[in-house]
Amino acid sequence: MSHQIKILLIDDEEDVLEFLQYVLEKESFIVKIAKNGKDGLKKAETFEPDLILLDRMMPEMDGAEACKAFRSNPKYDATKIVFLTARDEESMQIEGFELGADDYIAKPIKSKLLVSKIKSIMRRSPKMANQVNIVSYKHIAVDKDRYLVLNGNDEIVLPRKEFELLSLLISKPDHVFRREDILDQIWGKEVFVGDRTIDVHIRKLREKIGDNYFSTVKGIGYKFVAF
Amino acid sequence: MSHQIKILLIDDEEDVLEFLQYVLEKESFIVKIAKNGKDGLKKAETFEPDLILLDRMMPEMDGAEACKAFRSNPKYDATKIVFLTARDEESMQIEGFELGADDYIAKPIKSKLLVSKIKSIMRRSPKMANQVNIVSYKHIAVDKDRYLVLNGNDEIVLPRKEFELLSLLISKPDHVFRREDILDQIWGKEVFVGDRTIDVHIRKLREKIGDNYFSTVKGIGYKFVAF
DNA sequence: TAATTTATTGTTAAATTATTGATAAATAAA
DNA sequence: TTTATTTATCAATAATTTAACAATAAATTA
Repeated sequence: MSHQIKILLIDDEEDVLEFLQYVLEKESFIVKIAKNGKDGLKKAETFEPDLILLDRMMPEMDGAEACKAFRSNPKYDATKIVFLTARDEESMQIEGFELGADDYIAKPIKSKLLVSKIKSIMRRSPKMANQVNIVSYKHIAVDKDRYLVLNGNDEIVLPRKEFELLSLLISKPDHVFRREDILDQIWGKEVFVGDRTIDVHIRKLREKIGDNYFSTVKGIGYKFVAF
Repeated sequence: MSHQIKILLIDDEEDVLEFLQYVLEKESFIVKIAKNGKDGLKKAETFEPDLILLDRMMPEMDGAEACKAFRSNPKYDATKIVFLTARDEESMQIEGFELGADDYIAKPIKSKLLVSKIKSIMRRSPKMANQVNIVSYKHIAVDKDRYLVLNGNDEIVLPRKEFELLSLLISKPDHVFRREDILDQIWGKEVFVGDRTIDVHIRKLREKIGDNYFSTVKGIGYKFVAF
């Protein structure tokens, strides 16, 4: 690998490509662009990128398909794949991490953040590539390796109980977890805590992640809302 | 040693070359210089150096590429390769050791240190190329063969437990290792030690390596921070 | 249906508990 | 012995729980 990082940029929008290329080249990354998944796959063949920035929504061959294609080729085992996603892409059924992506960057993209995020991603050890332990729904991702929650482009650190509670709820979006089940799973069957304990933790999550991700089902429990 | 040690110096900066050549020749090494990787490869052909001092950042063919080229040629199996690296080279993704380097020297280079380091490297047994047993991240390298930790140009000797703990944590930068996993991996599943044991070792590492490389994730464990 | 009661959850701050940091002393190993 | 490792203690800090009361929704009653 040359010391300069090679980035393959795959997006169908001319102006996005142009903007990103400009930003990245100014940081002295080596950049190559492609206008769709198919094109990207072909160009990667000879370019051998260290990092692939991949738009989710594209004609011809979209981001998910392209990602799957890359990930099924051992040649790209050491290549990081980062999705560019719009916050509200409805159709994002299968999440990026499950397709083998290493991270994502939410649009609209701020150049400074993009650069710092790319650097941080490239710093991550190449050994554990594709061995991610992430539960995610839409732009909320719970990274159990790094004990971090990603909300869009923000990294949030949560105390243990809150982290576990979020992990549990997000593992089945829209599923209502009964209070007793939550207690069993997170506190354990032998531990007895007061009535308001769960509520307080939910409150903190609402505070830190966002109010409307967590909905109360009165008399039953809570769920993580699948928008 | 029976013959004089031959050193090939590869760096693109005129003044660095000049300075290093002066310093090394005064120590009666035989020195040849090259201004980039390609040039170095050609000159090595006839010069047959015992040691190659290789700058990471160069135009034409950079240090990493040059190192790979040397290492893929059995002719240089017995040749030591030492990187010259700036401390803050962001993009140093694959560490030198993984490319088959034997050591590195951090810039700015002090002549006295350079000389003593070269001598010490040349004293080392001519081990098989690419048989390194080093875990490294940035300028921290854990050399399991020599039981040494390199922090920039400092060689730090650690007692066994501290050494193993550091090895473990640095093997996956940013991954949070849970206390129980650390105990399992370093102390073994059957060994039971008190609650404060890990902490004390972490404290020593913070003392010896640096405070901010190790971060605590309360309730979970510790991680080596990927800057 | 509207008013009232009741059950459940939300909110907050304070109290409690758990976890870690720091240090020194004790034990084990070299 | 010296050095490494573990334990013990206590301080510092952060996480968690509780307690008190407000707000709200559901159920009941008028």
